Amino acid sequence: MAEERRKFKRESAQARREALICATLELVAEHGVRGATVRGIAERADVTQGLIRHYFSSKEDLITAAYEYHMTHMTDLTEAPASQLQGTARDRLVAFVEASLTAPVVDPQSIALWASFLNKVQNDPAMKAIHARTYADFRDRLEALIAAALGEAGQVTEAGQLRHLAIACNAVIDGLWLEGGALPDAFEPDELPKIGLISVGAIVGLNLTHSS
Amino acid sequence: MAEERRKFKRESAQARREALICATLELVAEHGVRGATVRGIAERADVTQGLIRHYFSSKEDLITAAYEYHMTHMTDLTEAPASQLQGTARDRLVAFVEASLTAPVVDPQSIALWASFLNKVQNDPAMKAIHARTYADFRDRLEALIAAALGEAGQVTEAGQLRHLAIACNAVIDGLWLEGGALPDAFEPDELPKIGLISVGAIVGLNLTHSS
DNA sequence: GTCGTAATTATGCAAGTGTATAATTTTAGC
DNA sequence: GCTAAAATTATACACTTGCATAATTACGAC
Repeated sequence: MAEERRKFKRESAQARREALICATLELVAEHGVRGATVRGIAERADVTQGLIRHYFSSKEDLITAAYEYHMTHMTDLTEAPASQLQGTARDRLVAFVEASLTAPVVDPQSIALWASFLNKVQNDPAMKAIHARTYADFRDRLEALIAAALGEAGQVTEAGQLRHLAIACNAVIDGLWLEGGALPDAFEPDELPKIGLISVGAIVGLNLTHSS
Repeated sequence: MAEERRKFKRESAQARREALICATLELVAEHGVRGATVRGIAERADVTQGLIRHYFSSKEDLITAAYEYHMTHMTDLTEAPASQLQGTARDRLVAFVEASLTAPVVDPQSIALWASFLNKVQNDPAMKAIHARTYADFRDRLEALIAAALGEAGQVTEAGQLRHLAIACNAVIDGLWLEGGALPDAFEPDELPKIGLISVGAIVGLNLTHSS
């Protein structure tokens, strides 16, 4: 008879933390770090604001945790396809470029997050460290793949030249990633990876478009 | 005898507007749009906060004005070098790429501004219009330069192919611009334009590095 | 069942926010 | 010099912000 409706449900610490982090990322992407208010995050996660303080010592702490969570997620997304592949180095390079220029890596929210976090990344040393590590990791993997693919084709490339190639290829990928996420309707679904492969191929001097 | 120190000085409307806009851009670059508070802007411009309302109907109005000011400024910086040049189309393409990848276009504050404004650009229609116009303008100029340079070399390129080349070159330039501004210490002074010219050249199929 | 503890909510507070309006001060025109 | 209008400052207000603390609620251990 009595309406015994529960007022809330207890969740595991891990689930709650993740829910709060995801709500945070959504709001940061939409309104920037300062626009992601504690109350807004709580509402998005279907929770009252006080709970945030129970899982994170401050908003700063929550933001940092969310940033780390997101960066780790992105790294995983670009790492998996190329490393799981058993084919030639060229195939792995192709897979790496394609993964970097397709959903879910290419995604409006990711670009928005990147932009929203930039300020904080440049000021906060803790965030700067996370960023530098992730960025260097990405470029090193790209450079290694380029070196392997070139070696496979019988070409030897000196270190300085290799660095330039990696910087240039990284730049094309970044630029295409950016444009694809910032202007989602400006490109056909497979246009981005196609342009990416042609461009990276042109820069390093390999044809990456035909099937091997 | 009497200390007749003036409490403030009247400035021309144009000078005050520009001072307020510059202060706004500085703070937006440092702390994001929401972090650029009315009081902070006023202080940076050596003025009390009430004055802002005298020149701009709201903070929103000031932000929009600042964005338009900045975008116009950036367009001017990339437009001037290539259009003033009397040489071949290839020379103008080279000048365009170089100008886009050198200071003052490559500049930490510009990247920070780009990132800070992204949210607002994607939500606010007025800002979106300003952005779309500027972006299309940049890419059209690049595409025209590529077409002219290729034509000069005796190559005819179909429209679709030309579009892809422009997108790809735009992406390298954007990517390099971004990395140069986000990690100012990671590159030698002339490393960025050098890589840019090699990459754009490789993509379109022209050697842009030797002097013509 | 009941009970204690931890999760969750509820409430409150001081500081910062944009904006509105009134009070001053400068400066140009006569 | 005087004066009036415009530029600038000064003050106030309602609202949002992050954070702290107290009051509830759920749920496993016994």
